[in-house]
Amino acid sequence: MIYSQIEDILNGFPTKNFKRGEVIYSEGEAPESVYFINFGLVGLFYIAQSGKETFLRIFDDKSIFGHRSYFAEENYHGSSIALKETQIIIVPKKECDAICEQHPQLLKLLLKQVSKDLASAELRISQLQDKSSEQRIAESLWFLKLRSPNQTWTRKEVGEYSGSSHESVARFLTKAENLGILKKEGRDIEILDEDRLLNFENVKK
Amino acid sequence: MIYSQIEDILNGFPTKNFKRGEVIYSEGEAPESVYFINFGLVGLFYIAQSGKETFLRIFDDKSIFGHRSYFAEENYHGSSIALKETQIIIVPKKECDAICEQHPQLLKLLLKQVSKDLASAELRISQLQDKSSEQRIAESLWFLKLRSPNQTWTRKEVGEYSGSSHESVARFLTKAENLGILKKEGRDIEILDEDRLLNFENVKK
DNA sequence: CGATAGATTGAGAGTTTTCAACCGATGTGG
DNA sequence: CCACATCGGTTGAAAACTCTCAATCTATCG
Repeated sequence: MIYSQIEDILNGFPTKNFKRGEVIYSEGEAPESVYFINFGLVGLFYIAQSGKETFLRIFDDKSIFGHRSYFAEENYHGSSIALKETQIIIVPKKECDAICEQHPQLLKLLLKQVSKDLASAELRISQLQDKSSEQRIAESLWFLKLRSPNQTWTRKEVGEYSGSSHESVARFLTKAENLGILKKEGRDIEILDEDRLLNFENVKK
Repeated sequence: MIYSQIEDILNGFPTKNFKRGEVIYSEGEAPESVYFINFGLVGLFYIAQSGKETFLRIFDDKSIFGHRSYFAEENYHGSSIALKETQIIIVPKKECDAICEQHPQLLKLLLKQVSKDLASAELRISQLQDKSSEQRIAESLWFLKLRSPNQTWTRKEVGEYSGSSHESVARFLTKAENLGILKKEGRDIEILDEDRLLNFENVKK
């Protein structure tokens, strides 16, 4: 089974639109549905007790989200928020059960997706201890730009993805621009030298 | 489907024993099998470029492991190492495919497991930024002791699980013992006051 | 009993955050 | 259309946290 088939299955389901900043579901809620993105961009965030936010995952066009909580049978562990104009198909639990029943291959596809996400998350745990803040910021910039090249990511979002403060991101951008690695364009950035960006630690000097 | 049924399915498969410290599989290898623990304890570790190790996951009696890479169709992203005398059933890929085919409920069980692990990993990402090293050590001690009460966890292992140095763990243990929160018993520890351990930040003074 | 791995403790170093002030752009309501 | 509020960005300086390094000690095992 491939992802485009999911679109066919869900064809005709009602859609809902969200503007940037609108919350699709909130941490702690019980999952009542699974979501499919027709177009747009959604971020999954966790807000810790101290108020510190972590940017956990990105979902873009033709992605499923909300399925982790659904299959784990847990409440949402984070909140999903539209990062730009986004159209979503909301698939209620009951329909979702039925679709999974009819398409056993779908379970395998989702298991593959979640398994990959687990590896990514665990590698991030390691990098938080292993890599410098600047290296993590460099890699996060590259990753976020790759995932959504036309998105103007804020310093705050990059910080929450990389595990650093938005001030550290600003400082890094200034430094990297002076080195000719990237170019600030208003609030957006353009990466000029991907190799030097990703090998920033060796370039620093 | 419940976990004990898996044992029945695998009944009769050949077993293999590992001593503490023995490697079951190594990072980077292609998954050729999935593993089931008859008895024992296994840790999944990732060693970063710098040599820093991260303790990612624990598997104990009657657990499946190695399945993440198998379903993600990726090479192992970490190495699994026996933490004490452990007996494992090695289920080759082919058999595993067949079993999944015959027991579609197994896929759902594994999807549930991996989904829960993903939430745990993502919460750990958040805590690395949100909580102090001492709080993380306290929670890791509690978690590891809960998962395997009779295991004598080394400071190094606790450090690699909590994301701190083994020296920080040793300092924490001394401090917590002086406060009567736990008791060092040779290399092992006994938790005396779980509540104060888990609310260490408020107790500190 | 000696060798080795694990544990402890102190001191110093370095990284990154926090706090604060300020700037600039954007957007809204009067 | 302007004034003002707000959000995002930048930069500096100080503070805090945790690690690293090093020396020493202790337990465990062959």
